[in-house]
Amino acid sequence: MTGMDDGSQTLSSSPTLHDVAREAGVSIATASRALNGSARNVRSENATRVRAAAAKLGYEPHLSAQAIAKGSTRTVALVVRDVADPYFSSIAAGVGQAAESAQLIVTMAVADGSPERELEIVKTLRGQRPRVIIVAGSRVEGAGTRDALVDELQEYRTAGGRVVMISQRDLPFSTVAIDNHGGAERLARALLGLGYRRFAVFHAPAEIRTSSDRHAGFVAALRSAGVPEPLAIETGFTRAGGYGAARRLVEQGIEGVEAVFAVNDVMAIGAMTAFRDAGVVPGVDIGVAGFDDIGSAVDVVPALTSVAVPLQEAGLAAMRLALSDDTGDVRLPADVVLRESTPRRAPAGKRQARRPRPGA
Amino acid sequence: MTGMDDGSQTLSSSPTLHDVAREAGVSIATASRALNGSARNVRSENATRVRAAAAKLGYEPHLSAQAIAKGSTRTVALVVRDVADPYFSSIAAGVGQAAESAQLIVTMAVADGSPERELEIVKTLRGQRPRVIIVAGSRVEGAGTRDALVDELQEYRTAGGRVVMISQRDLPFSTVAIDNHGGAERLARALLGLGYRRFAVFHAPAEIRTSSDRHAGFVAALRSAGVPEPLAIETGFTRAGGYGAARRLVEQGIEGVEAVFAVNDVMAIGAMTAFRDAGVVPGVDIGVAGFDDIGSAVDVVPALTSVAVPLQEAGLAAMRLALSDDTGDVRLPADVVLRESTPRRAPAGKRQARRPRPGA
DNA sequence: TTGTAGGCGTTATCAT
DNA sequence: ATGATAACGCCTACAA
Repeated sequence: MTGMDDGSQTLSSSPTLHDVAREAGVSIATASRALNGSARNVRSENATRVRAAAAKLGYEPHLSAQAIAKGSTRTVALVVRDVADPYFSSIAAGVGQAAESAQLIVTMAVADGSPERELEIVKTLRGQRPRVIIVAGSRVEGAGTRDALVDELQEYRTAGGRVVMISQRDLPFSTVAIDNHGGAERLARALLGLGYRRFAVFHAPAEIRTSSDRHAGFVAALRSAGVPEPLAIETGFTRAGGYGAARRLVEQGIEGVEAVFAVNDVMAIGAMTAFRDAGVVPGVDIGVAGFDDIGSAVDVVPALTSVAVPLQEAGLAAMRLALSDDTGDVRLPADVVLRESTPRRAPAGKRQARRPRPGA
Repeated sequence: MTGMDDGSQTLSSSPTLHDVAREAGVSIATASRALNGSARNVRSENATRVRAAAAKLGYEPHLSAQAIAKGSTRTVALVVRDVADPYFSSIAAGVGQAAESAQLIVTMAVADGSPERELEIVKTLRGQRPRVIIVAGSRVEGAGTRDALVDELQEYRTAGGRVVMISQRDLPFSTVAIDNHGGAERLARALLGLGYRRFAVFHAPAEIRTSSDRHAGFVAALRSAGVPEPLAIETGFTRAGGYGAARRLVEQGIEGVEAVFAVNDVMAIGAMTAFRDAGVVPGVDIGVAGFDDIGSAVDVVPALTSVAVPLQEAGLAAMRLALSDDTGDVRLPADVVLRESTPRRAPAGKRQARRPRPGA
């Protein structure tokens, strides 16, 4: 199929439309029309010859050339904080799926937690002239780079691009908002309903809006219920962060706390392992709840109480928003899912009797 | 910063080098040199003015235009089967990291298990004229699309592109190979050493090389040890697949099997949950082992015995291979990690006494 | 040091 | 229906 080289091709370079046209014995314009033809205005005999020539030569149109000739690309740019995190990879999966059915190519950049890096990425991405830029999990709170980011994105938009933020409300762009505050409130109320009163919260640094929103929602619900302020422990927004926070909590004495709320599931899962390693049994000695309801929440023991966020749907919604021309926001629900990691607490009287474990 | 529009820009279009040059009062060539300068041959005063103009206008060079002018891009294309799978997202993280330090942009496509789709993706990708194409977790065994894929990739390579396969030996391209066969053999031997003799294997359809290699390695080691042929159960290469296989196994009677080997961790973890749901306690009633050693292997209870594969390193290695001009393959180790999901089996005499669980 | 002009691979306009 | 030819945005000899 690749054989029978007639020496017409430049060494080490892809065949061009020119080559195809020559091979088919037609003009370059006809070749273009036959391959990509906006209309049916090519004699079918010629069309066939052109297609045959293209196949023989292994021709693929140069997307960059098309982009500059047509003045637009078929690209969507996605920036995430960390691909390896299930939160973002689920979003990415959604975006990818929507992009596929819209015949769009997705280019993906990893911001890795640095706002400077994020800004630089958006600049580079702008050079791609994508149809859409989707920013997921930005950490722009307070940072001086925030305004620069907004500027950059705004210029991109005035140049005709669409920008959609995921889970980053209050920036002047279309956003797919996740009900972080409300979800955390409902979680708090659910835990109160199960009999928990004294909490610790494992949260990330305040610049991460997702974290601070969830934290705030949780605390708000607690306050309006009149229970004691929860103990707040700041740590990384990762599994390791959750593990470390749990360790610290155990070291500084865990007596006062009945349950911990980690602002996302990977943290909660790391925390559960840390507790277990320290001889504190999650779901028995301490309640644990997370947020996101990632897949592995049900595979962990005890199964993790969480707040379900339709992550993949968020990616799909972002693309839908970008492709449609209405500029409204989308708000995604966040529903509490109670599981074994937060069993109903026995009433105070009986609690003492059940607490001590054989080995302790 | 964006204000003070002097009306010079075309509506709904990014500023071009032309605009910058005009704004700075120099020729377009000088502007190009000042911004992207191959040499230091621009009067510093002019250089400053050009940069100022670029900043004022929010200019970003059109990457497609640069690509076509220079004849090369700064893009690496990555194709994976499923981003949401930790196996692939870890690889993607490695690729992304290496790409960042090489100042390369990564575009990512999801093949979603269909060989046809994979082929089509590679074609489209070729149109991007990326410097590198990395294919991870291809399923080309036996399929007729295999030759077409190879053809496509080969044409890309003769056009000057670099192609690297991850975990797909025996295709005529540079490969980052994971020692699937050897790792599975060592796992089998380790389990034999722990006293297990009767196994079930949960594996994916044979076209998935990763699965069949692991399966084959496991069986080979068993055979040369003279233990009974394991029960093979075919299922999906996903968590759901593992869950389903475990269910089926329980239904058809689990008595004969002492341990199951699932060809990857997500399957193993799904299987553990299914066993638990059916009242069969993993690590007590049945041993469970996986492959990959994904992060959550240690967060699950009992912690999962697995074979550690340096996934992120695989992504890095692939980029290294692509960027260097030596064409050799890289072989990554796969080391057994024994954990609580496969405890040492008590000798036959005592086994009976320990087996029955209180509740059973 | 700077500007002019030609070219990169396509598409699109305009004659033919 | 087809073929010149002028863009598209940028880079880079070559000339000044």
